Amino acid sequence: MKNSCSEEEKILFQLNEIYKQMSPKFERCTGISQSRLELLHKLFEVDEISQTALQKEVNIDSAAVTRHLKQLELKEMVTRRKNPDDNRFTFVKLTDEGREKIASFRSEKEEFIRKVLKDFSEQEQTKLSNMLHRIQNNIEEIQY
Amino acid sequence: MKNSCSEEEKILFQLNEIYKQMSPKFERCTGISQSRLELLHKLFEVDEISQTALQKEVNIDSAAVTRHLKQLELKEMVTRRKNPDDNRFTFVKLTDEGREKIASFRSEKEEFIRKVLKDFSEQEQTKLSNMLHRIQNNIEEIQY
DNA sequence: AGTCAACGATTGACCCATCAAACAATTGAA
DNA sequence: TTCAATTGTTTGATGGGTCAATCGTTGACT
Repeated sequence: MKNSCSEEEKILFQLNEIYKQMSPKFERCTGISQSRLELLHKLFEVDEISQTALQKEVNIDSAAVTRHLKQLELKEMVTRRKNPDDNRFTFVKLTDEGREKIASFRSEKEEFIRKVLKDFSEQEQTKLSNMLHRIQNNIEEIQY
Repeated sequence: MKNSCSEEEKILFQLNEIYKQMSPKFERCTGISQSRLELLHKLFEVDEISQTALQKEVNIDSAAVTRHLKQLELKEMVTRRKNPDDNRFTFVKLTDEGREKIASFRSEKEEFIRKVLKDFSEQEQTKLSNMLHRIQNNIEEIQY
């Protein structure tokens, strides 16, 4: 075993810090929260989709999805309607204005991403991505 | 410019997912939240410390620090007293029971960390840590 | 001495996430 | 057919975080 895992500990700490520092800056730079933008991105790709399908894509709690969508509906970014074939489902769809607004969020986001990964070569990015992927797999294997 | 930054985007996405997946598992495995354990760790190292000093170490909002410490005080993990030389400051200190409990949290945490970084050689860990550090620096430079 | 600015801590309002419970609609089996 | 289980959505309670406003204390300046 290694020396009481100080290097390992540091990495976990860093991952945490990165999230904590990046997340609020992302919101300030792009003008929208990450979760909400993810929701909109999915909607952008698919025309119309049911809430649960959306929830599975974005991987946040269905209660949270409901609340986000209600707010987005108020802002007229999104419309919702029941599936006429099965009234349990509700379909969600971007409005035209919503679709337009996303484009601007998108460019803000891309600029933000570029800043975060400044000075990373493509090779480095691939290496990093692979390592992160391995970490994700390790986490999945952990039994709670 | 790269191809609409899909690889870069993926990395940001991964960092996010890792946090979202790791954080709740950490809590379930160790029995305590990351922030709270960080607070306790600092207290473990320093005997007695003022709240603002603690807040700066842990890098969460002072309002959150106050609320955590109040709860930890209720659970008798921690004691608080005013600095007699300057009543604005409050000093925080682990109780003896608190100190004991942390030991067990610690070993749970170390086991968790080991699982997350399973199959990472020391060399890989160093590489990863360096890259994460560069990302942190990049984030710091971003103007909100 | 009196006043004002600065500072640490606290509180309230808000956002976002979770879980668990409730609800409505559908399905399927006795 | 009826009733129980399942499914998608919603709501309420709770926990964690932020910011802004407030309070009490201190220190410095006149």
